Amino acid sequence: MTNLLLVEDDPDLAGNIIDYLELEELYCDHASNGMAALQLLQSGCYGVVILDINLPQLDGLSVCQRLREQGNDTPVIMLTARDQLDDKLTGFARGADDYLVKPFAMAELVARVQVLALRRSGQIKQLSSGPVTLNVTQRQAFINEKPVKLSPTVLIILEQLLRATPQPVSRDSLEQAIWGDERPDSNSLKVHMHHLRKALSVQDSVSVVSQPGAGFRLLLQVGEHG
Amino acid sequence: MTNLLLVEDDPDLAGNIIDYLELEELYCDHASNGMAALQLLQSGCYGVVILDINLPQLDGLSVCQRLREQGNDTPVIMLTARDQLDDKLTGFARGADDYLVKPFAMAELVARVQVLALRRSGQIKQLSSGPVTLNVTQRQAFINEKPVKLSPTVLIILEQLLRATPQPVSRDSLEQAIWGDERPDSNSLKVHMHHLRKALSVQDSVSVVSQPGAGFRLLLQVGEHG
DNA sequence: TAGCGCTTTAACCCTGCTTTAACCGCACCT
DNA sequence: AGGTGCGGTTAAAGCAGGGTTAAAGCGCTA
Repeated sequence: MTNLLLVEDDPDLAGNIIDYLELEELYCDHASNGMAALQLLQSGCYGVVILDINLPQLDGLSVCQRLREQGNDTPVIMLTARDQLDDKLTGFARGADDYLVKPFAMAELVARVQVLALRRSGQIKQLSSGPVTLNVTQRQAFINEKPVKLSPTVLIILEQLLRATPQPVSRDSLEQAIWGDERPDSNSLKVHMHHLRKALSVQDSVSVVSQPGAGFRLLLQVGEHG
Repeated sequence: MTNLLLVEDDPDLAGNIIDYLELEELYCDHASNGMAALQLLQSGCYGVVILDINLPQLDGLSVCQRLREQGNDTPVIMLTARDQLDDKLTGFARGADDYLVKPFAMAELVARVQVLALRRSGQIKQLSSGPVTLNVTQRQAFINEKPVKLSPTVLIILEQLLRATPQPVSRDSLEQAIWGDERPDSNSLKVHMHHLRKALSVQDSVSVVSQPGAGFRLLLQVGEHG
């Protein structure tokens, strides 16, 4: 799956990075200027962006800033030869998640990319929020340490909600997670959501709320802790 | 709020870091050995862990690894004097989210801590002006820290106004933001604007004023009276 | 092949958002 | 003074979307 975007105008370095990423079975799209990068990022479907700062047309700092202004929080790792503290702070201030100074070891870039990519959809096999926990590999949910039987689809929904919490998950990404691109045309999602709510209703400190315009999110009632 | 944990056995460095974090209004708990750190982390209520590698009893790499094995995905930033590539890769392999080589600039540590802390708690995309704040991702507005229910359309208007403040926003760009190019032919915008004004009227230091020819803008009153 | 559980479909309700339309009042112009 | 345009207000109609429920389809296993 190609959910990386590399933005780098130096063809040699770009080629290098692409080759190295491929060895790690990471595949990426490539943009060689800032405007093109922003264009590609509009789709919002990249997991991580590797962003050079020196770019023609629109520099990396501006690309990152505009991205954030648009409400896009795709993780960004900035690449640059500038190693002064101020440069780094500027990068972070514009919304970067990581900052790597050239020349860098390819292995380190890959490690950092993987950290950013995995944290969202990750390697952790136990997710929890309040009294609800989910063992991702066993596909088994627990409420108050007691196992609860949930259907596969409902488990997918719960997993998405737990990963995002306390952020909401859009209807669209839920449907994407369940059916990919072959979505049913009925209100199936509503029904599954209803099943999840019913399962969660056996206790009262966690619930699913719908946020008009944003989707659904887990709500942890006060008086509890994760 | 103290949701940082600093794990560092050198008392001088620890004191330094704690002092510097306090200047940035970040407050942290402190552990001086690995076992104590793991103990504290059991509670699972830390937002970020700053973890030295060289520690008595249980080194930082092991602390991080055990944390992950327990299914705890609290962001970890590792500190160490070891700057070889292999050391870094080991750190990431054990589950670190970031890796900072000593000596480092305090400002960079703070920047990286903030990135890790904010990304998780979803505070990144907040706009605010006076007593009004808007969590963009959760589509949730607050007045004086109290949540206020606003309709999706009104939220869009508020977002535009907050982004532009103190500049005005033209009618046209508001309509663009709400409906794109398929705009209703009635005075719908006026009505939504009215709803927003009514919502803002519960307090009196922020209001929406119309700027002839320019559109609307948020107005922040200064002072209580006179 | 019968039964079971999961998923999908369809029909329905209801809340509250969005739109519509009509009205008010003010400023400006003729 | 009266007309016109613009912004603001209000109430009501229409509708979309979320939530619920029951039943039909489907695949699996016993």
